Formats: sequence, structure tokens, C-alpha cells
Amino acid sequence: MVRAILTDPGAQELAEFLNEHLRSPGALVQVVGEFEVFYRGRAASVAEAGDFLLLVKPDGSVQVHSHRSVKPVNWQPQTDDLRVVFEDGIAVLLAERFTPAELLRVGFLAPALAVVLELREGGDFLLFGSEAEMQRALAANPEVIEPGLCLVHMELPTDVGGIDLLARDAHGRLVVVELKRGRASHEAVHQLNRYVESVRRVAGEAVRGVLAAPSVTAPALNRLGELGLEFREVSALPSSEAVEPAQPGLFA
Amino acid sequence: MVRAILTDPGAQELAEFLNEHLRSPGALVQVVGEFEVFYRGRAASVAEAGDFLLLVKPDGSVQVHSHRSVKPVNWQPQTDDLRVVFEDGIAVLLAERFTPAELLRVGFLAPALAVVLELREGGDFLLFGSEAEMQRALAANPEVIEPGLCLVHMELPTDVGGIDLLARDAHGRLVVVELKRGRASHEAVHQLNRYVESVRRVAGEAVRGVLAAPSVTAPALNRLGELGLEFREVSALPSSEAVEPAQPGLFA
DNA sequence: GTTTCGATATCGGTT
DNA sequence: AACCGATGTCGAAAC
Repeated sequence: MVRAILTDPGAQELAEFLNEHLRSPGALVQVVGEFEVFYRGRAASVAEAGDFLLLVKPDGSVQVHSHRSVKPVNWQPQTDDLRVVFEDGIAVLLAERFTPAELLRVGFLAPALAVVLELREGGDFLLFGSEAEMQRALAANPEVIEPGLCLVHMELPTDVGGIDLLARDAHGRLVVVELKRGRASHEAVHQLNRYVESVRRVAGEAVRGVLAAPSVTAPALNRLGELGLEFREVSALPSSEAVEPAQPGLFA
Repeated sequence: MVRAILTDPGAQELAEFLNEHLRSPGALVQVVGEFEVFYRGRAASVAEAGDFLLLVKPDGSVQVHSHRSVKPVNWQPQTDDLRVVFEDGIAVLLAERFTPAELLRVGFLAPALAVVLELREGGDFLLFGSEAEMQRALAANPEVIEPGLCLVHMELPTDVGGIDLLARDAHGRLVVVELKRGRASHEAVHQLNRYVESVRRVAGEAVRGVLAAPSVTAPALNRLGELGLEFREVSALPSSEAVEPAQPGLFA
């Protein structure tokens, strides 16, 4: 699991260490110390000298973390080219991506620690309560949205995007359903409205629009009313039983 | 910078180590090993036994990384409560947030390494090419969008959101400008269309709509045409000079 | 506290 | 490769 640890390396020593381990398959390389970070690509940024933690994963992704926040200060998803150069007496990591063209440059001003890890691929990762899961559940039980509702289509493409659920109500009217796994905002309302207008144009009949979500913001609810659309409360996690572990108290 | 390193700790030993250092101010705590991770809150997830890297920053944010991807497998922004318990012979980290109610549970099945770091707050972080910067630049020089354009408002609130720039063209017609720092998609077109329709309702006069971005997707450009709106190519990073470091070749 | 919006969004699926 | 939409989006600013 821990392949190598190097404390208080010199610049040359760090460069050699990184050159060796960044090439080896499966290696997650970490460096801690005082860095200077430059980025240039979709935007450009400069992080002046400060203490950072660098992670380079085996897939070539790079992230530079500061003392706060989940989000790294600088990063690079899966790089196409990774190399370490020795410049003006300091080791420098160059992480490059081709599409989009981006370059991240980390200058190791004062490295304090370098660690090489091997994280074997683990077991499954299961997520409950995604919009996709909600969609499957409601497609199987449309009456949860409204009694008498009958599914016509799922992910029906229109000229303005895919409709989550298309159904007919008890009176045979077409119903466009837009799902949100979390609190629905006015964006969801506009999305629904576009779908409803598109279906009206094509079908040439009365079409209802329903926003199905666990909750909705006040402005979104107002806009829904103005546009003649409806809201239905639907929870994303159908029953807590489903995700509760075998023995109780694991989440206590 | 490096406060403590513990290799191959026992469960009890790790629990004590974490209890000591998670409380100390400014400590960034890291654990590497085989974990099991549960999450329950806005959604729910289970990561079966596997190798992970845990980071707990001084601000209480928690992230669990696997061997791939910039994004952690599980995380928790700034937690309200962090504690380590000893359960069934293993050390367990409980990271809780109150709003929204969320709990992350990391079971250290086989810890291999624990490190405590102190990352002092660093120098400034400068970002170039944000939409806000683009907005300021175009507000100061509206003729870059179109000769004769004259700024009327910036971030003008409407009933459907804030208009980036409102201007008048050489003929005195109102022009709604929507900015995007990256390639504009059909979402940006619909956003612009909502603003234009809102201004038309209020102003009761002819209103043009301009999408200003470095590029636009083909479907978005089609939709723009259908809606009678316009596209103007504007780059987010005005000149490469501005972000180029003093001595050339730093980004080479 | 709520809502909104930008982001170097990232990431995955589909065309 | 481009496009599209979800995300436990995160994070900051405006209200």
C-alpha cells in the first residue's frame, strides 16, 4: 500500500523520486510542501508561494489542495502528459492536457514530504437516490405521481432536449413530467415549460406539465403557476429501509 | 509542516491518534488504507471495502479519494461534528453536517498510514478569464461587441434572472447581452431568450438579444437563429500578455 | 437562512 | 470528438 516515503528531500532528489514513481503503473504520488502553481488553459491562474498538498493519481489526474475546502485550488483531470523538469534549482511538475489545451505547472519551492501509494481497485460503489433511480421507480409506478397516470414514454427526445417521463392522465390528456432529485429551482420550471411547448406544437392537443421533486423554491412555484404548470412532491429516497444496513445502528 | 506520521497502526492506536490530532487547530489529517464508506443525507451510498485515501482539513471538510478521478468517491464540505469511535474492533470516523442533514461514515478496516500536516495559509490566488472579468472588460468597452453599442445597465435584475449587460445600439434599440466564458450551449440561448422576452414585455419596444461567447455549439446557433437572436464571438482571455509571467518560457 | 449563478466545474452517456 | 444533462455538484454573492 505504501510504496515509498521521502522526507525533506532536496530539489534534485525530489525530481529523481518523482521521475521514477510517476512512470510506474498504479502509483498515487503525493507531495507536501511550499509550492507555486500556475495554470493556463480554459482560464489562467497564479497561486503565489504557499503550503499545498499535491496528488497525482494513476489515471494522470492532478490536484493541488490548500488547507481548506473540498475543492482543490488547482487541478487537472486525466492529463495526456506528465513530466518533471529541473529549473532554476527547483523541481517542477508539468501536467498537460491536449483537449482542451491546458497546462498546470507546480513549482516545488520547499518540499517537505513525498509519498507513493498504491490504491488497489476496490469493491463496488452503490449510490441510492439518483435521478435515474427516481425515474425508473416512477416509470414502474406512475400512480405515485397521480392516480390513473399511464406511462407513454421515457427519455423522449424533443427538439429542445429529452423529456424525463411522458404519460397520459385519467382523462387521456398528455402529461409531461420533469424530475428533479433535489429541490427544484426556476431552471427546472423553464426546462419543463420548453418540453410542454414542444409537445403542444407536435401533438396539437392539450398538454399538462408536472414538475415532480421533493421540494421546490418559492420563485419556482410562482413561475409554475404563471405558466399553468403543476408541482408534485416526490421523494428521491423512496424508503429508508432499502439502504439501511443489515444490523441496525450503523448510521447512528 | 509534517506534524506526525504513523505507519501500520492498530485500530486502537489509530483511534487515539485521530482523536488527538483532529482536535488540534490547523491540522490536516490523512489516513491511507482499506476502508468501507457509508453516506446518508441528500442521497445514500455504500463504498464496499477497498483502498482509499482520506483527507480531513482544518476547516472540517472531509474527502475520500480512490485511485482515480479528481472528484472524491465520498466527501463532506465543512462538517459540524467530527468524531472517531471504536466499533467492533475498528476505528470509525463520523463526519456530520446539520444543514443539510448528512452523515459520512468511514470504517478503517486496515489502516496502513496516517499523516498529520500543517499547511499554513499561503499567498494570493489570482484567476484570469472569469465571466466577471469578461463582464467588466466588455462594460468598459462595449464597442468590442458591436460598434456604436452603449452600455445602459450591468447585472440588471428581471423577473427571470439578472441580465449580464443591457445596452443600446447605434440605432437606439435596446440590446440584451448574455455572456459565457466558455462555449455557449442551448441553455445559454434559452436564458438569453427569457431575458429578451422579459425586457420586451416591460419596455414595449424592439429588443435585440446577443449571445457573446468565445464559441457556440451548432444546435445552440440554430436555436439562436430560430429565435431571432444573434451571436458575437468574444474571447474570455483578452490578451495572453496579461497573464504571461515576467520572464518568457515559464509556461513552455 | 434562502436563492441564484458561475465554475478551469467534473463525469458519464449518447450520438 | 462533440454535445448534453446530472451532480450528494461546490462555493460565493446577493437578497
